[in-house]
Amino acid sequence: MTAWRGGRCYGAGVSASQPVRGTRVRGTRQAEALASALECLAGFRSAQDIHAELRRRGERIGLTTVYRHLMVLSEDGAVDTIRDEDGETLYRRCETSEHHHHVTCRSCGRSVEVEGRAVELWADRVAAEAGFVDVDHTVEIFGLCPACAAK
Amino acid sequence: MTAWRGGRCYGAGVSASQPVRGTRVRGTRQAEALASALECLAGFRSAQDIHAELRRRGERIGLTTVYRHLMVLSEDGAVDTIRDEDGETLYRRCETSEHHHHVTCRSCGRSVEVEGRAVELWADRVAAEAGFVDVDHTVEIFGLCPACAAK
DNA sequence: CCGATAGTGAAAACCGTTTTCATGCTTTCC
DNA sequence: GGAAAGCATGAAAACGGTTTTCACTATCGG
Ligand SMILES: [Mn+2]
Ligand SMILES: [Mn+2]
Ligand SMILES: [Zn+2]
Ligand SMILES: [Zn+2]
Repeated sequence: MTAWRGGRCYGAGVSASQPVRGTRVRGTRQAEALASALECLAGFRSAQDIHAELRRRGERIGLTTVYRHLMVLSEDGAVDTIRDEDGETLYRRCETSEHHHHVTCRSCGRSVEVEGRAVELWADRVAAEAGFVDVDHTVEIFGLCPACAAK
Repeated sequence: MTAWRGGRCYGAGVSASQPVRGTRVRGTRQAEALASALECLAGFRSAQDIHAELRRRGERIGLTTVYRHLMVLSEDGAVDTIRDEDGETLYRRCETSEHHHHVTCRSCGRSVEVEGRAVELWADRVAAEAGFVDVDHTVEIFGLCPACAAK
């Protein structure tokens, strides 16, 4: 698969997936470098981790730009985000467009995407019983992956 | 029910639920005021909200103290904590000692405690299938409560 | 090339939370 | 009662991840 390219405008008021009429999208060195890094990294990583990784590779890119692209990619569903126990946001390339959750390693960040009709049904039922509407849920599973558990 | 009293030492190395031999627990005006506020507040609130509420009631208490007590209370299982979408920690008096989750109103913070054998089993199964050990999970459901939905 | 303008990034602001530390309060011991 | 011991308090400062600012740069249609 070719590296991700293109993107969207950063300007205010732009929220549709299509660029606003009269605007253009520019491919930049930085966007491509980030996409390529996300392609390689196995698990969930913080923005600062990813930035450090890019620098390690010799890329010239600012932390602000990493944050900006990650924000857009996650809005577009191209990367998943979770919050670790310290409240730090972690990012990882998303592998499916279906609704899903993760089993993530606390130690190395490695993550497996899982789908589960059972939880979805449970969440909807429980919320309905409480009389709540416009319902939404977060489900994250953390543990030690086989590799980290072996240590 | 009488207001919560007692507590635990703040010193390092104290983690048991029983006070360390030779130390005593002090009931302070501030601890009591916080307990009483938690008793009244219906839903999940931020530490700053709770502090503001206490000040509104005329209590003289510092924000640091509110944070300190909430931290201890949550470690002891007397209050539940969740993270809102901005990553801010919200607190609420816990009503049960059983493992449980919440259906929480995005708008007013009102929350219902729910237990669900189904999710617990699902989480354990999914993690085991991925070969993860020492597993743990977070499950939170958000929506609009009946009152807020009516508006 | 040029001009319009989206993208970049160093530095500063933001903001919830934690740490510091001097000053209270209780409790304990005499 | 008095004094010493040490937990509790809270204003102020530090912390750290993230966002904002804004002057500058790079891209690309024409
Ligand atoms: Mn789900
Ligand atoms: Mn559970
Ligand atoms: Zn691992
Ligand atoms: Zn509500």
